[in-house]
Amino acid sequence: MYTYEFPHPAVTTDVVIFTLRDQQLKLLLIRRGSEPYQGNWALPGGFVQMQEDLEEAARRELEEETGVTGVYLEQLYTFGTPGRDPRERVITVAYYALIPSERIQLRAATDAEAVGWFGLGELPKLAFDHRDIVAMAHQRLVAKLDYSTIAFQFMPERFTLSELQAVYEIILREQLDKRNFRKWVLAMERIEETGEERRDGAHRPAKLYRVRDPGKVEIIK
Amino acid sequence: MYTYEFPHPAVTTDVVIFTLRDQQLKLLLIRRGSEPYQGNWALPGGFVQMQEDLEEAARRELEEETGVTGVYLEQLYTFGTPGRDPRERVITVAYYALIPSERIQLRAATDAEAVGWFGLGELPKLAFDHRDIVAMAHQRLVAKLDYSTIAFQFMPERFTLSELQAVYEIILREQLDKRNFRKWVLAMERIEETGEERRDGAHRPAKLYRVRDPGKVEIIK
DNA sequence: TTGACATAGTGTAAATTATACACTATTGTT
DNA sequence: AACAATAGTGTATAATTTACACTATGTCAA
Repeated sequence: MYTYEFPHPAVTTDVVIFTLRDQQLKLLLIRRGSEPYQGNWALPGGFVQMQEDLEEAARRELEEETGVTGVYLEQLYTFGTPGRDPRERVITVAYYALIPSERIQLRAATDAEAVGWFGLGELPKLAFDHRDIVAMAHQRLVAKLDYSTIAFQFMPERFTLSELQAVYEIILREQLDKRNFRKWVLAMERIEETGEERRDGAHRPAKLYRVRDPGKVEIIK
Repeated sequence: MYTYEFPHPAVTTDVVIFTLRDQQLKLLLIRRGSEPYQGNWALPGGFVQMQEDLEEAARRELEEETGVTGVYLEQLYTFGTPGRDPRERVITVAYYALIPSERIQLRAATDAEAVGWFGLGELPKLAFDHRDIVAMAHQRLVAKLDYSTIAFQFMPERFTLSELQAVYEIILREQLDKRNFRKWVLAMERIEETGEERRDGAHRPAKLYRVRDPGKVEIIK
């Protein structure tokens, strides 16, 4: 038991985990095995340990649920309205993570809870205020596409320009002009040719590119 | 005494309070009256009460220290590295506030602690990791100047375009072209003429403007 | 009353950036 | 050899941003 002179809230981190799969932006949810909201889907997350940093806690939760490490993770917002958890006052520092499509499903979920990827348009009822957290994360992601290199975090080590364009198109939900997109993305000088090409089908092979400074997300212009 | 099955961190809100004074961007600090960091300057802030929302806590602290209410307040970031407070694990949800120059010093500080306004270039040693918090708030403010109407939050009810330009120049630390600035700021259609003018000195009087939707900060373009 | 001074207010041309738009290149398959 | 499929490329126009200097209108003092 731990005692304090003044009441203390519980602090958790929740992580909105985005990936691109089946030409859709998807996020990872887990089904809750216990009350409250038992049986509901929720964002992976949990209590911050006393000796760990907030981002560290988010990364730990992320790894426990997906086995994925070393991905892009950014603090989103802190949610702390009283009553958002019926048990006790819980303040949640929300993060969002971007996972390259290749790297999902490296490990089955540890906790034997059900885990699933859901398209943003087909989300189930979510526990707590997780719908709000998801909405904010999605909004942030879309906004950052415009003025940062965040989209590169979805890309595998080597990729074609068409694949990169598809990432933007899926997230922005709009078609982009191929020539203008290429001009724009190359002008920022954050990706470079590998010298290799990929041939896959009865058509001209595509040049492969790599991100100059993977891991780093920069503000552009 | 309050007891929990698992250890809980303490949660505080700290507020970076910006204003413009003497042609400088200044922020409000209080001198700590007790350990740790006794005698050091620090951001105003304090523990979140169990029944209040996070922003509510920040507003309460803000009012207790400055008497100012109803100003623009935005969540900045949550700082929670273990050891940032030597007493116990403290997680701080940092906010920043913008106060129109007119409205400062409405009330003396309640707590008999010393209170002072400091220019960003002349900050004293700060307690805890408050220097980092200030740096991030400043960076955010400068960035938001470009793509939001946040600067209007510094303006009094009626102001001249020259005064508005001065606000941008002070925060950005660069001179702006008068004609281009006016074109730009009027084109966003968020301020309007009041029809009045202000005469102050041996020169042509200036038209007075007001913000169309005060309180609201919008993303522009 | 008039001239000096101080700040307010205004427009245009050039450069840069963003947009619209369609055909050629290269490969595998039949 | 023709076809199908995706990769790759340039130019003209529009929109936006930047650079830049003079006129307007008031107060004050001689």
